[in-house]
Amino acid sequence: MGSGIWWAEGIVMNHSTETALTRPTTSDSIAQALSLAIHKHRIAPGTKLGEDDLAEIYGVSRTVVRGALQTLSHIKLVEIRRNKGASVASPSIIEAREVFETRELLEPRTARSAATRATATDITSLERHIVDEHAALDAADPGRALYLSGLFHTEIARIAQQATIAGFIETLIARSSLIIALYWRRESALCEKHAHHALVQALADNDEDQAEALMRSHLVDLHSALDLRDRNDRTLSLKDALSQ
Amino acid sequence: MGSGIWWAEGIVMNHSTETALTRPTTSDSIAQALSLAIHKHRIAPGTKLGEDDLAEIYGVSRTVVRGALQTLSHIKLVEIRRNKGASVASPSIIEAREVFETRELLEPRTARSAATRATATDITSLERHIVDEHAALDAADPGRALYLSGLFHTEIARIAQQATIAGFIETLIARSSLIIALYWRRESALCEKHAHHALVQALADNDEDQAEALMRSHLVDLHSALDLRDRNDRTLSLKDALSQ
DNA sequence: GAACACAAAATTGTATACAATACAAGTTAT
DNA sequence: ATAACTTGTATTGTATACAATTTTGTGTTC
Repeated sequence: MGSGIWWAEGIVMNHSTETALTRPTTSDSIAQALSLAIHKHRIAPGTKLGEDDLAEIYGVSRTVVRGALQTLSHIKLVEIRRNKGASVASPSIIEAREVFETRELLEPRTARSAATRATATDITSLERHIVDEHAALDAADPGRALYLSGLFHTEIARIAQQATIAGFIETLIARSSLIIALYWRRESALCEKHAHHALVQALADNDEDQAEALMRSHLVDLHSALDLRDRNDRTLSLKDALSQ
Repeated sequence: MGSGIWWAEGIVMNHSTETALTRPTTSDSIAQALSLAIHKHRIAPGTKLGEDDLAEIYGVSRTVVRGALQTLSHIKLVEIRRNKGASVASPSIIEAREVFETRELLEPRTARSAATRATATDITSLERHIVDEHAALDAADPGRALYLSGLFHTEIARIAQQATIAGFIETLIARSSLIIALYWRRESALCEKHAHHALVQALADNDEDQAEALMRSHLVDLHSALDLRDRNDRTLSLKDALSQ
C-alpha cells in the first residue's frame, strides 16, 4: 500500500493543457487534478492520500498538497481525520440517499431557471458536451464519460445563473461520482444520452416545465440505478444469489 | 454524526461547558473563533485579515492561521485573493439575493422534515435557543442575538436529519449574517421572536404544512427587511437624502 | 504640483525542519 | 500461546526560514 502513483501522468497532462494562465503549482490546480482523477474513477473511494506521496508526485512541498486536500475535504471528496491523514471519501448509503434527495430538490428548479435564461451559445456548449460524452463512450472510456456527464449538470447550473446553487450542485455531483463508484448496479444499463439530449432540447425551446420535469425524471432514473439497500438487505440478497 | 457541521458540537457545548477538550491551537478552533466574531458583527465585512496579525493574536504560527482562513473562505465568510491576502467577505447585492432565494428554496422543505422528526428533546433545545435570544436582546447585545437567531435555523436543519442540506443551510446562514450587516434596513424593526416561537409550536405539533408555511413566510419577511436595490437606485436615494 | 521610476517595506506563497502522534513489529511476562 | 508493554518507524501537525509578489514611500523630472 506504499506508493501507488500510477495516475500522475494523466493529471499533469491535463492541467498543462487546460490552463496556461494559472501558475503551474498552486494548491487549487492540484486539487483540481485530484478531483478529476477521482471523478474519472482513477482513484477508488477509501484510497489513502499520503501527503508525502502526493508532494513527490506533483513536485511540490507538503504545504501545497495540504491545502489541496483541505479544499477537497470541504467538497467531501476527501476525508481528513486528525493525525490520520486524508483518504478519498467513501460515502455511506445514508449519505448517498441524502445526496440524491438533495439533487432532486435543487436541480429541477435549476433546470427551470436554465430554460428561462439559456442562450444559443449555452445550447451549443451543452451539445458539445454531449458529443464529447458519446465520444468517450465510443472510446470505451467510461470514466471520462461519467466525468463529462457530471460536467453537463454543472453547466446547466451555471446557465441558470445561480452561482450559489451551482456551487452546491457541483459538490453534490462530485459526491455522486463517489456514490456511483460504490453503489452502481452493474445490471442497470442506463442510457444518459437520451435524457441529456431531451433536456437540451427543452432548454433550447425555453420550455421551463418540460426542462424541470425532464431533469426530475432523469435524476430519479439515476437514483434508482443505484443499489442503496442497507447492508442487511444486501447480504441477504447475496445469500440468495449464492444459494441457487 | 453530522459531518457537515464541523463546529456544531463545539458551539452547542460552549453553551454549558467551556470544554478544554478541543486542542488549544488548531486551525478549526481559530476558524470557529473568527466565525463567531463575524457572526456577532464584531468584525465588519471587508476587514483585512492579515496572517501575521492573526498569528500573533492567537499565539500560533501563520501555518495554522492560513488553514483557518482557507476553511472560512470555503464557507464564503472570507475572501482570499492570490497574493492579496484574506478579508472578511462582502457579498454583493446579487449574491445577497441568491442567498435568500436559496434559503427560501431549502429551508421550508427542511422545516417540514423537522416537523416530522422533532422529538421532545429537540423542542426543548429550540425553546432554550429562543430564551437565550430574548436574553441577548434584553441585554442589548444584538450581535449575540443575531448569532443565536442563525443558530436556531441551523438547529432546525439538524433536527431534520438531512446533514447534507444542513451543511448548505449553515453556509447560507453564515453569509446571511454578512448580508444583514451590509444591507439591513434600520427602519424595519423585525420581530423574530414571534416567528420563531410559532415555528417551534408547529414543530412540536408535528404539523408539517404549518411548519413549512411558517418558515417560508419568515424568510420572506427577513428578505424584505433588506435593502437590496441595486447601486444606481441606492446612490440616487443617497443623493436625495443629502440634498435636503 | 502631478506623473513617473525605482527602491524599500510589508505581506503572501512555498519549502524545509522539527515535534507530536499513530501504527507495527518485537519483546517480555504470565 | 496470548496479552500487555516497549520500541522503532512512518506520517501528520506546527513552526520557522526563505522566495516571490504587492504595496508604499521617495525622489526625480516635466
